Amino acid sequence: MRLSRYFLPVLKENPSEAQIVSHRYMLRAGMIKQQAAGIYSWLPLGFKVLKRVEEIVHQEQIRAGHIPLLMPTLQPADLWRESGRYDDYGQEMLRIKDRHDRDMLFGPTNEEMITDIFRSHVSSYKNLPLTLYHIQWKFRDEVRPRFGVMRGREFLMKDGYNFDLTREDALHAYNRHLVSYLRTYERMGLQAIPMRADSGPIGGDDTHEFLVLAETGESEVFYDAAVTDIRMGAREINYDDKAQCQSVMEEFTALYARTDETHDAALFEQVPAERRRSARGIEVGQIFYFGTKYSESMGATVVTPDGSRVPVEMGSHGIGVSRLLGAIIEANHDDKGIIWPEGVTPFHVGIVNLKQGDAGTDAACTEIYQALVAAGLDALYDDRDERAGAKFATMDLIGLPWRITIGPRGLSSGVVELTSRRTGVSTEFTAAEAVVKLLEIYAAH
RNA sequence: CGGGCUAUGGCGCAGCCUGGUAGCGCGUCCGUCUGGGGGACGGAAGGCCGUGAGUUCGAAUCUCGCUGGCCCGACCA
Repeated sequence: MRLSRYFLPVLKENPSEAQIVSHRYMLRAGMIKQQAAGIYSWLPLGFKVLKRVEEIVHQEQIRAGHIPLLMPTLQPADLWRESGRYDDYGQEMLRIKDRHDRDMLFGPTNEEMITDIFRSHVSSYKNLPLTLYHIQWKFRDEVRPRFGVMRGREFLMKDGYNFDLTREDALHAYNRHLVSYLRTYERMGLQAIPMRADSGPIGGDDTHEFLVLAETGESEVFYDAAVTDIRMGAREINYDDKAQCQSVMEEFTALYARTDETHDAALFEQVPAERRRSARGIEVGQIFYFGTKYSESMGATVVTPDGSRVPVEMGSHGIGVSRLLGAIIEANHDDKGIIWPEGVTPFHVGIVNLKQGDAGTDAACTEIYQALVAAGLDALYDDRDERAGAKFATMDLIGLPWRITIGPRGLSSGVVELTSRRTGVSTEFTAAEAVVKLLEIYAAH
């Protein structure tokens, strides 16, 4: 993409409405525009990152054996009356009437609807286990939306639901989700720590929240510092292997890590004093095992091998997709702007033409731009008639992890510069070498 | 939902207290010079001062209502 033909409305100054760094940078980098309290348009750059994050979530869910579908944003109230939550959910649920005066709602979550789909089409244990998920916009009418996409009213969320015959199988589904979520966050350059949590309005027996440590986090968290040393890394996972999933789950949840809702001061005291930490965290996902809470109230049953009929075992699992963009920025920025991890960056590399209008540099830039595109890399070529400083400032702000800088000085000796946004380190390469180098970097992502 | 603050050109702000017909920086557009970290000079466009009512000869400015937005708290993926 040539920047002169793109739509990137960057702001030089901080909008007064934005208080935290991710919100400020998303507005300044032209990623989002607020349309109402807690409701945003996703401008091209923001939309690109949102799609990359969404794609990683899809890939890791499918890898874990979970099946995508898509349910509507608007739901009939009757389903929620069946589960009893129409009255329980409170004013956070946006209630709407259609032209026939029927009660509708903009879904804050989908347990009822997925249970309805399940009971309509599944009646035998032979169809189990089954895990269905979708990535869809949700609406929760928060009293006080704030912090940009971190706490909007409308938000994009991946929510998944597992259906199993036995408690043991359902707990395996729980573990599968825990493992797949850890992989998902790591691919986005985030460390999200599973913490024992409170089940809230979903209800259930077992639940973990995934928290990214950040000063601007809304939750207070307490943990053993040793949990921050554990990584999924490149280990191979067989999602059908119950013992392996169980052991990964245990590895990541054995040490003390809790939010203030479930914090137990006495237990925390048992963590060696030098490893005790309290901090703030951003919640980017939560998994629940809740057994037969919905299947009983809504009549989702299956026939067992011995011919009896039992309510199905369930769990639900969510990742805050749009919120993740805020969390990624909170965890990856400096005073000049965003620093995208390679896995989610809107463009793989930015090209800065230092002397726009100079025949030699223009030609060199066009050539390397075309070479990058031909190599399958997504490049943003800043071909505006701006001075070098303005171009650097824009590139730093929008946070592309790699920048190729091309000017007459380097070209006179046949080189361009490749610069890391994160380290600031520049290395000189020939144009062809720079393309190869970038292909190597992105081969891992 | 309680408490506080705020609304002036695309963005950030001044003007309001002490009413007299709106200004600054950035951005945008045109031109010239410039060309390795938001450059210089010259020119230009862009605002019924959130909205409704009231006070007044006259309201961005004073009064009241309404609606946005922000902060603290309670709530929350």
